[in-house]
Amino acid sequence: MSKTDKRDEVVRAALELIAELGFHGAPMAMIAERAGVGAGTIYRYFENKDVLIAELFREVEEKIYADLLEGYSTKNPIRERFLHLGTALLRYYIANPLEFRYLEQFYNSPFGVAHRRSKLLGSKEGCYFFRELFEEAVSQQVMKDLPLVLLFDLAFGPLFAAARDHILGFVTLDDLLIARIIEACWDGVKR
Amino acid sequence: MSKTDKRDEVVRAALELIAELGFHGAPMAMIAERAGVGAGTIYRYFENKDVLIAELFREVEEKIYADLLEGYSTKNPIRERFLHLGTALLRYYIANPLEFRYLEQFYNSPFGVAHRRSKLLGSKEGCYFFRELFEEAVSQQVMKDLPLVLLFDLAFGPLFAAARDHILGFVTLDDLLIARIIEACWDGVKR
DNA sequence: CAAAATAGAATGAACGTTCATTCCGTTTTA
DNA sequence: TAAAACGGAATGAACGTTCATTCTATTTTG
Repeated sequence: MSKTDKRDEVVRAALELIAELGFHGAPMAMIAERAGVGAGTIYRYFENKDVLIAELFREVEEKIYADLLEGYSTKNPIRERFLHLGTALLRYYIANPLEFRYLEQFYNSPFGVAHRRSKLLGSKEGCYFFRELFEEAVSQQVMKDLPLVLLFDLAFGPLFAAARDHILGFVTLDDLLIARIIEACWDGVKR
Repeated sequence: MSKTDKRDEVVRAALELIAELGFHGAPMAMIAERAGVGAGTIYRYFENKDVLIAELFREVEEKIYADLLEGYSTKNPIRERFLHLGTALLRYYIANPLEFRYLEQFYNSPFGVAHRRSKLLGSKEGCYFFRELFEEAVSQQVMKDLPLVLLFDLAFGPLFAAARDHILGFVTLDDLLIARIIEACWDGVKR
C-alpha cells in the first residue's frame, strides 16, 4: 500500500464513522481499525484529531464546490443560476449522504461556528459565487432586500432540512420533489 | 433548600452548560458545581445523564408550546395563524438563546433523531397544532401540495437558521426583520 | 433518633496521544 | 551480486487524563 493510500484510507474511514457516530462517537482507535491501519499511523499524517477533522472538512467542501460549478455560468439569468446551484447542492447531498452528515456534524460544533465566523468577517474565498450571485440579485432588485446572511438562511435552511429528512428516511426525494423544493426556496428569497 | 429547588437548580445548570458547551463539553461534575450541588445528588433526581438530557428537552418543549399557543386561535385565517406561530417561535428563540442552543444540541444528536422518528411515525402529541394548521392549509389549497415534512422544512428551516445567526451574532434581528423573515417563510410554503 | 438526603471521594471504563519497537524497501559495501 | 546496514513508515501496548456513575460517611429532616 502506498503512502497516500493509507492517508486516503484514514480519511475515508473518518468520514464514514464520524458521519454515522459523530465526533465523540468515533474514537481514533475505531477510525484506525476501519482504515486497516495502526492507531499510531494516523498521527503520521495528521497532527491530532482536530486537524484530521478540519482537513476532512476542507476536502469535502472542495469537492462540493467543484461539483456545483460544473455547468454554472454567470451569464445565465439570476433565477436560473439560483436553481442550478440549489438543485446541484441538494442532489449532491442526496448522492453523498455520508458527506452531508459529516458537514452537519462539523457545522454543529465549535469548529463550524469558528469557520463561519472567519468566513463572514474576513477573507476566505471558496463560496464566492454564492455571495456574488446573491449580491447581484439584491442590487438588481430580484431578491428581497435583506442582509446577505438572512438570504442564505432562507435559501439554504430548507435545503439542508430537506436533505436531512431524505437521508434519515422521513421522506423520499425524487427529481420532481427536488425541483419543487428549490422552486419553493426561490419563492422565499425572490422579491 | 427544598427538594424541588435542587432539582430545578440541576436542570438550570444543565441547560446553561450544555447550551454553551454541548453534551460532551458539560460533564456531570461541572453541572453539579454550577448547580451548587454534590455530583452524586444529581442521581437522586435523574437516573443517568441521558435521562437528564431527555427530561430537560421535555421541559423546554413544553414551555415553548405554551408560549406559542398564547393568543393563538384556530378561528383566524390560515396565513394569520402561520404568521402568529412563526413570529412567536422566532421571538421565543431570540429571547431564550440558551434554550435554543440546547434544542440545537438535542436535535443534532441520536436523541433528536430518535425523537423525530417517533414523532413522525407514531403517536406523540405536542405540536399537534402545527400539523393541524399545515394539513388544513394544504387541503384548502393555500399551501403547496407537498409532503407535510417538506412544508415543515420550508417553514422552519429558515427560521432556525435565522435564530442561530442572530444568537451567534452574525446578524441582529429587530421587529421589522423578524416580520420580514416570517413573511418570507410564508412565501416559501404558500401556493 | 431513625430515615432520608447530600457531598464529594472513589471507581473503572474509555479516550487521545505517545513512543519503544518492528518491519521493509533501498542503498551501500565487499 | 549477495550480504549487510540503514532509515523512515508502521505498529499497538501503555500512559495520563477525563468522564459517568457508585459508594459511604456525614448532615438534615421530621
